[in-house]
Amino acid sequence: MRVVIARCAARYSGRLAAHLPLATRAIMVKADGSVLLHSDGGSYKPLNWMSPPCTLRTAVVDETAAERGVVELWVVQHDKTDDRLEIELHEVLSDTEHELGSDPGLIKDGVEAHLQELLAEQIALLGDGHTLIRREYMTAIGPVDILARDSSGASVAVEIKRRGEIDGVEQLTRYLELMNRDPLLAPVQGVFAAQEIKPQARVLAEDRGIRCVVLDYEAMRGAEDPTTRLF
Amino acid sequence: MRVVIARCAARYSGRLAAHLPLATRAIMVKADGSVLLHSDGGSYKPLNWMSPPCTLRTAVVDETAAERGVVELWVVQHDKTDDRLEIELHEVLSDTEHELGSDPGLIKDGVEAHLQELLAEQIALLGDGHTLIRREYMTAIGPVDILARDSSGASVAVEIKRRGEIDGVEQLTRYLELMNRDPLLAPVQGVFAAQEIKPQARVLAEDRGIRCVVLDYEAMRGAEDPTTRLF
DNA sequence: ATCTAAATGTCGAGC
DNA sequence: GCTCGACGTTTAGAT
Repeated sequence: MRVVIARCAARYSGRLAAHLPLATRAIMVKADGSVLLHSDGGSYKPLNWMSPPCTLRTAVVDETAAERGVVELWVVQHDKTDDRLEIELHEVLSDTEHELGSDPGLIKDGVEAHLQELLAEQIALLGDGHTLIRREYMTAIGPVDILARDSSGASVAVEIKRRGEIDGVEQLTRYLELMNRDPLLAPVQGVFAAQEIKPQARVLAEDRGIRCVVLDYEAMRGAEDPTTRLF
Repeated sequence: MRVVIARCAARYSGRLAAHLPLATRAIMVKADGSVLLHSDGGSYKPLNWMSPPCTLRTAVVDETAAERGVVELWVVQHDKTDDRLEIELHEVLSDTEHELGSDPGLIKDGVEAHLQELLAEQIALLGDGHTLIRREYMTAIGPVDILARDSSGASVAVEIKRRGEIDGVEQLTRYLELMNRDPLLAPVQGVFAAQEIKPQARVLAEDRGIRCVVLDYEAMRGAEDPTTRLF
């Protein structure tokens, strides 16, 4: 990995056309050729970048550019698309290179799809007398997270989200519309289950006769069958 | 901005629990306290990070950690949530700091909402005899991108996207449902216009009687009224 | 502050 | 390879 600190300007063209005025920034050139231009604040997203696969070459600085103070011109061209990033270096303050080697990558310890597993185990959270039919019940337009039966024997389709927003309600609505055409299943009651349900999503859901259930992840994990726990 | 190259391991807990095994990485500490852990490949997204506002402090390395080879322990705690990133430094290969100053930020030259402007000018792309009523036609649930009239005088509501996906069809469906309740507008025909329309979105749209129109941005830009062009 | 839609989204799974 | 949904989404815009 090469890290360059430089006063620079940049221009990007591809899916969008954009430019960066002259300022001092950190330029990261990764082993796979990808380039990141970072400012000294904001988020983890660079101001501008080029994703791999791409190729960095240093181009000739023409006279008019040299007059503007450009000492080096980098052209980063994507190998498969016409995305292109041009960086004009006006002053290189630091230029270092390090051998990093490969990275094992991030390991996610707590996946939130775990919610589905927990709710399947604790299906009575939907109401007394509920029984699980199956998880990932397949329909023509995709799997329904949980299909259950209520105490009266009626079908219940559950969509689970960490954060319940409108698109989740739309997704469940499509499933319900389809499932309610199936005489073996209909009538199917919809349940929108999430750790947190946004007000507008709740209004939309309830307007469509979909029941909202807020899940308490910590409580569900506490109640989990201890024999299945990893530690 | 501080850039540290180090053999390190990390642990994140917050909205998710995750960890990074020991490897050599680039650690970027920005002026606002945010921290980025980058590997030597991949995309612009760090392996792990902490967004501002947050505070970095170096904690005491306890005995068992020291035995594992930890020479420094960084704890980055988010100021408003309980998100926390812990970085164990096992070997610091480089540690540099640079004054970058503030950044003017990225300037986007070609905004794709430009498509709306172009289609408003070239409304006949929807079909012969179409006329523009107005752009950003306001409804109770939000603005419809374009409201037009077809050759027979019937209302046409157009939703414009760069890439047409299912959520765009849902959005237009909500508008149409509302507008068709207005006797002054009804019946309103829906048009889903995008540079690219995903197959599933097309199926859903056409199933709902919404017409799909693929926009050729380059051709539209070429046909643009030259007097309004900037260069 | 809250909510919604867009993003040069990125990423990973399933097909 | 493409498509689709999730994301510690992030981010910008509007209410």
